[in-house]
Amino acid sequence: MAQKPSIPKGTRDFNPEQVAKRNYIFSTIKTQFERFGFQPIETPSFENSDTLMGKYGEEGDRLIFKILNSGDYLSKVDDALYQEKNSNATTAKISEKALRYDLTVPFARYVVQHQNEIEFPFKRYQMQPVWRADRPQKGRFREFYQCDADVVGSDSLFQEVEFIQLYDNVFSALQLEGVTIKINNRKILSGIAEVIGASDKLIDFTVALDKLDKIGEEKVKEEMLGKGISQDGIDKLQPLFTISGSFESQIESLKDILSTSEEGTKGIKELSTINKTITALGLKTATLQLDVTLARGLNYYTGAIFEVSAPKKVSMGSIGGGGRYDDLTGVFGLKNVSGVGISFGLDRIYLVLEELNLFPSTITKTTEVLFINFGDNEALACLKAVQALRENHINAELYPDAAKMKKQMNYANKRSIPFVVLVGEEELNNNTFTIKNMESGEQSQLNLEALIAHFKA
RNA sequence: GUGGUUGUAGCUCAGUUGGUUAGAGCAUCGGUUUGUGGUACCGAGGGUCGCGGGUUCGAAUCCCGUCUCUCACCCCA
Repeated sequence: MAQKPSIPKGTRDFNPEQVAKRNYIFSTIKTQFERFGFQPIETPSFENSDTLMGKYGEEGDRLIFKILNSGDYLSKVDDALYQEKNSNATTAKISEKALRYDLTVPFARYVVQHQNEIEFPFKRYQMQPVWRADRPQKGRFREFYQCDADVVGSDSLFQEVEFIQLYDNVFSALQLEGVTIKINNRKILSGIAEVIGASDKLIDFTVALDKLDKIGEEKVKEEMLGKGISQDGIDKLQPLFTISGSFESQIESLKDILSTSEEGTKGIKELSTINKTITALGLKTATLQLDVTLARGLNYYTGAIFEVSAPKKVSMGSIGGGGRYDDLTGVFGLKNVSGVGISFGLDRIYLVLEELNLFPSTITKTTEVLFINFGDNEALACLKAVQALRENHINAELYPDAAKMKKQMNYANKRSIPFVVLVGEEELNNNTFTIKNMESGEQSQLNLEALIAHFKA
């Protein structure tokens, strides 16, 4: 037997039904993006390694798919390096391109490169696949789609407000009710780290804090201790673990905790402004929730941090995330351009909609009518009708071979084509078409005009 | 990258303490039925039992290695 075909782990094939469902999500998101004034761009699937490496932290670098150089790449590696067997050092020599890891960094690169043609504030959206050399697991793939909307060139908090509304609109349009938009602010996290004397361990601190709802208070404290945060500092965190209540009351508690931190206080102000505005405007189906434990690993966020959780009844990680980054384009040489953006995890939204049975039944557009092929003469008459139907925007096709009727009927059946038309010798002579409803089995004879009218109705 | 789990037909899976020619359902193809499908009946094709080595008179079954699948950790959409 020939070798068994397979695809790399963490990748998927999509059948026609799945593509239809994915397109439904895509177009819903796209419609809302454009309604909010975002314009689409696309960037290459791979970038120069320099553009990507070092932007996502050490862990991120490991998860970037590197593309091997063409040609005799090993000849450029000197013997000393080769003997050393240092993968990181060698990678830089044998790979200078890499698959994009997300859409935000390529976007930053795009903004810097095209800064003179761009009208700021620049609102762009982008829906393309990204790749991560991760070990796949549930809801986690090595190739998946992100749908990003970002604004660069505006510090206004109204942008954050708009993104919350955008999330609300998209999920409402998808009939996915009860999502929680969690919001936090990097300045608050910095403030807390400052207050407990762990400013230099901000990343370790936030990564540990982020796990609170997953591993619990004790384990978080353990991890913080392990990372070198003092017991004294952890004790000061105690109010944080029990913080609860409404958005407003959480803000009040935070004010106390962070009173000595200028930065923290600034973060609180930002959050409060956003919340007041959202409260004044109202949300359709989503809930905005302050979550001080929300950290997210990306180290370029500087202000707001967003994460969207699916309704509690489904077990799924976040289905979207985002935040503000004051200096993303800085690494590419363009200073003082603030950006804020959000991302939708298409593949996870798909899984959630599937689990909750929320896909409309009408999204799979199949052929409406199949013409049975009885032979060349009959087929020609059929093709004329097929042509006429297509001109009337009706999806129609002729079975290509004069195969056995059973086979042709079976084909229509398997493809859930609702109608077949039979044209044999008799119909050919009378200039009529026998149309059969595949569900009810009903048949009737029509002329061409009546046939077209039947489908246009 | 770390740890656990899995692997038998295209798919989902049986397969007895190791014992003739490795089975079933679904799917595919053909027939019952040359102008009527979705339900019925009959038949056919399809396997290096993941791969390599070992134990044994004999291995799908036991042992070792390796790959693969999958779940979790790290991290993340």
